[in-house]
Amino acid sequence: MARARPNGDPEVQGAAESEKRGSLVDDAYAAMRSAIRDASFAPGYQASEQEIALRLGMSRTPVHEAAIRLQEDGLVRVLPRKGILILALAPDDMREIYDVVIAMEGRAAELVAALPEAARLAAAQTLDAHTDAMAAAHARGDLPGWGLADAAFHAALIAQARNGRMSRIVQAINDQSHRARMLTLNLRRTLDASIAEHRRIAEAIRAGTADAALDAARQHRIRARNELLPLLDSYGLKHL
Amino acid sequence: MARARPNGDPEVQGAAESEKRGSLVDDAYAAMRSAIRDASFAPGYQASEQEIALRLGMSRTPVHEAAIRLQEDGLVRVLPRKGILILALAPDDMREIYDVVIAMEGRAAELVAALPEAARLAAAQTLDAHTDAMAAAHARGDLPGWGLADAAFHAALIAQARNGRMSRIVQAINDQSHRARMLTLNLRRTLDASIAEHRRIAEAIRAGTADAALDAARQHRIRARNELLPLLDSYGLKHL
DNA sequence: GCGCGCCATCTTCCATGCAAGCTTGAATAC
DNA sequence: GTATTCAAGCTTGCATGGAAGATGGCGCGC
Repeated sequence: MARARPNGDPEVQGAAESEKRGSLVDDAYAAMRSAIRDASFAPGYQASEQEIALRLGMSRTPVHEAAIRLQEDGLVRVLPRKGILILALAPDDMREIYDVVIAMEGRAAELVAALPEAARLAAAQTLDAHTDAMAAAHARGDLPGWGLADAAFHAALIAQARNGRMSRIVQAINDQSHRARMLTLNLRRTLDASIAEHRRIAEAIRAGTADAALDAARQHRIRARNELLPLLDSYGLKHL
Repeated sequence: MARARPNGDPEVQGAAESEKRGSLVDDAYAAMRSAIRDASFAPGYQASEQEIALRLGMSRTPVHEAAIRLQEDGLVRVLPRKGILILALAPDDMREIYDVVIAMEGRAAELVAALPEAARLAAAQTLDAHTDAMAAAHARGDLPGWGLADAAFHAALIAQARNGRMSRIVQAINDQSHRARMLTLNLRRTLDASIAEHRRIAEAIRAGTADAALDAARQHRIRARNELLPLLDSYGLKHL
């Protein structure tokens, strides 16, 4: 295998061939991250750096450094002298995650609603477009499409707040809960309520009423949390 | 230098000898982190990994891995083939940081106020104790002591919310803004207002009125932000 | 059969070597 | 004197080897 060229060796299959132009560490990070996101690396799985390195056609060093970053992101845990453990999410983790999201999106909505009128209107329009996409997906029974549009709405809300730190935090949190969201998408019953709440958030932003936007965004996530957490418990889902 | 023993070689001085029991990477991380916090590594300073490794009596590898973690924390930037750059904070960064803190502490206060009565009362008592310490420090003109007690109050507020992710996020944010806080401590004029607002937060928690606690915590940080940001601008502090 | 201890093996941790890229400064052409 | 080129020295990226620690199985004592 010696001397793996950056772009060579297409025979290495497995998890997520990423053809980024960056360093090998970035490649390893992206590959492992997406492998975890789509559950190619199942939670609870304990991988060895050697094995992953082999699979990605590089040496142990970049894999090790990528693992450090993933650990900082809360996706894995590197156990000294034991290997890389893919973290599972317990219901209590979902509670933590929701609280962070409630706080961040609430503030984000408030900030966006306090923008100058032109920016506000543009933001509201973008948000409404995503909500339209959700409604359309719902109408044709396209659950994955609904989930995608929903994610786009929330991503846009955060992005409009123009706060890099908030974006990074929410992104990390979303990475952690991605698998759980995919799983629970099928359990959700109140798609209509979500759409209505999205409209309310966009409307408050359009009107420039910051406190209404804050409240609407908060209540939206709080309701989702109150709907989801009991479901997880009742299904006895101990790890996601 | 060869074969640096973990605990040997006291002649390496400089930044923060940490006698943690962990790995060399942890040592390097802790040492660099505290060196950045107390400005032994000034912002804008560009260090080479080799040099830091020499100073800490270890090889480049653990320093490099610690640098990755610090970069993930937003404290440094590792420039490919150029070295480690200690990040400076612009006023805009302080705006971002305040928004995150406003969001997180608001939610934390709300959560603590929603705790069962016994836990609520204990939390309020802890918070009040810290506020007492602030008042005492203020009375004897002890500005650093005031800052310490203030930090303890806010740390306790977050800790009582029992959300590990929130704690980590706030901790990272505090690391970033630590230097700026030390600097601006002398500029602050409204110490009394802070103390009164702290009382109000604790009181809302004691009473179990979650929305009042949320609002009190938010307004406290919002006021501090509105007081500080113009100061930074007027002093022309471009980087902290 | 059952429990205990030891060893083989597998794992990461860290040091180091080599190569590649960026920067700087000197030397040369004009 | 000025501009341009190129080389030398610096830096990190990545691979690899040796060492130490953890784990599981195997054999031995009972």
